[in-house]
Amino acid sequence: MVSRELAEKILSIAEELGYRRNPLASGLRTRRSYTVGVLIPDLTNPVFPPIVRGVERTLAAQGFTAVLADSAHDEENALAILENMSSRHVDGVILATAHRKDKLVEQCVQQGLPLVLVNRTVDDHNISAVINDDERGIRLAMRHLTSLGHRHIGHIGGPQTTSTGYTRYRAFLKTAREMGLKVERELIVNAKEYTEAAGQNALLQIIDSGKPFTAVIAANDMLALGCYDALAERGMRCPDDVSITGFNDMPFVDRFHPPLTTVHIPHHELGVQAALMLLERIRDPQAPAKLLRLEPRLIVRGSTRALS
Amino acid sequence: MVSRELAEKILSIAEELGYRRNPLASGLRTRRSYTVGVLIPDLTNPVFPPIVRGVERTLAAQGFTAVLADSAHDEENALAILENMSSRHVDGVILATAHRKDKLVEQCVQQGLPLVLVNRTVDDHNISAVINDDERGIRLAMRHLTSLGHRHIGHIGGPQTTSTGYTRYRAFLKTAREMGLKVERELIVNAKEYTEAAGQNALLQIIDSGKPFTAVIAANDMLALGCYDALAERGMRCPDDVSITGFNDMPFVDRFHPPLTTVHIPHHELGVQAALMLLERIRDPQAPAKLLRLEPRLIVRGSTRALS
DNA sequence: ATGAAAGCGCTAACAG
DNA sequence: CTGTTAGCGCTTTCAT
Repeated sequence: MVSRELAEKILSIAEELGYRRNPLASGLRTRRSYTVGVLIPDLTNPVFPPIVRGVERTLAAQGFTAVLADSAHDEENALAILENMSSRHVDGVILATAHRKDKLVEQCVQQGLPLVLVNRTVDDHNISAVINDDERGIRLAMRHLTSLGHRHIGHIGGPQTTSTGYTRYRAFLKTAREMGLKVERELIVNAKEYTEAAGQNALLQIIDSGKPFTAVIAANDMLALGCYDALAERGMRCPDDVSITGFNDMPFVDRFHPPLTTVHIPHHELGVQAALMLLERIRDPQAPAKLLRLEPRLIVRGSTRALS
Repeated sequence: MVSRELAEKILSIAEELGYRRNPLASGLRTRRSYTVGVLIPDLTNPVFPPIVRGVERTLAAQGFTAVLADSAHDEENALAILENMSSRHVDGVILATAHRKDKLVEQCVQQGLPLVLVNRTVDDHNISAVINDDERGIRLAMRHLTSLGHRHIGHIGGPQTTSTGYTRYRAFLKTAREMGLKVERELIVNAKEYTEAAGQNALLQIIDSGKPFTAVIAANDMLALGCYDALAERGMRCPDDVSITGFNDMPFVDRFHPPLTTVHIPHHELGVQAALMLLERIRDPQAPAKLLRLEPRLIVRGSTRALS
């Protein structure tokens, strides 16, 4: 045969002459599209863009192309999108939409479609996922607040149907006990959605219970923002009257009033690692599922203060 | 032949039986992939997610799939991405990366690839685009400030290599003249990038020129944010000492301190219309280029105040 | 009007 | 080891 050198030369000359191989045709033959589906519940939520960016850039670096879709939080939508992606023979899928029990995930395993979850995971441990270490995050927030002297700490939990909401809630309970705090049920309310309004309602409910508290750990930044609103509505002040912590470290939370103390999640890295893991999975679909938990860190800003 | 009714029945039964047509194969034959490339300079910039979402959702509604890529503001990157997209036979491309003179755009027209620009456009009027009416936006801001009694108004312009930066700058000049304001050169500085730091430097330069002013129109929200920083650095206050307006109405600017008065751009609609326009263009590639300018509106918040 | 056949561009399997 | 051929799943064209 010809030398590698010559082969390369021929290929490059061919390309200079304007030849480009047709990935559709080659995919038709090889059943490989070098394409990956990325499904997001809401691109407008600022945690997802850095994830998508991480995914897309590392995919591109390996010659893969990202097909993006936004399910708008709608499962019907998501199912249709997944169907479409699989009919287009994506080589694998990255889902950021997971609920603890998830039809989409079932669908994928049933079809044998390589799959990696990002940001959230499912209860089923047999699915590969790249997530944040939420227990660690809650512990960081808790330790920060207790070191500031807070003893009566509330929790605005996220939707318990998501791994993040559930894990953070469980971690709150566990950590509180470990630290010898009395867990006060009136100070814990789980929001139905990760929205500002839901956070506001939840904290209002806690305030109106009459049970005294000096700090609140919110399961995410949007909920924390709602807490700001609730405090304002009841004439209370943050951090003077109550300290608040968030989770995610979305863009601009440092410009809030007060700047939000929150748990930073390495979203971009989440995306990078998810893409890498999926590529691995595509190459070896039989390999056992992996769970990668990235380390969060606490960003202390103005919404928390020592008890005077 | 058979009736339409029967035909549909057969098709639906076939699908129930598990048949799905293979778009790769059909695309190979028809040279249509029902796929559209979407190129974004930086997904992390909050103006783009709603655009992408609008694009993706309306594309999906018409059976098209969005291939997303993030060029990270790098033209080399962008060229490679475009090359990859065209080798994958996307039916068209939506570019949000345009500069007034743009290699990518040239590349597309040269290849005869249907193309629609979104958010920004190029100087060449023969390219279809969906953008904001920037002149209108500046006029709204200007009128607001003058109605508040401001006469000495500065401008932090955006990069003049982008249509947004250039158009807003020209509109500032034009509107100022129309309203009988003296255009004071010391009060106009064009930033090199749409970043907070660039905005800060620009306003610092204006402040340090010594020329008195009571209001500033920034060419976008990030620049406006930089203005906040510059004022703080010089011990001045917004809106007490100087009023500031932004452009874009990014998420959370209402939570800034003070909440930012800004020109709202219908980003989601920009995306929807761009997708629609591209679909049209794909169906009729010979049709003349269209320019669609969507109406902005002014959102008055706390960063502007009447001159006392 | 219906059905058979050719071919999109590529790669895998097959002779030479 | 090299060169040829068949066929991936579809659409379109051409006979019937």
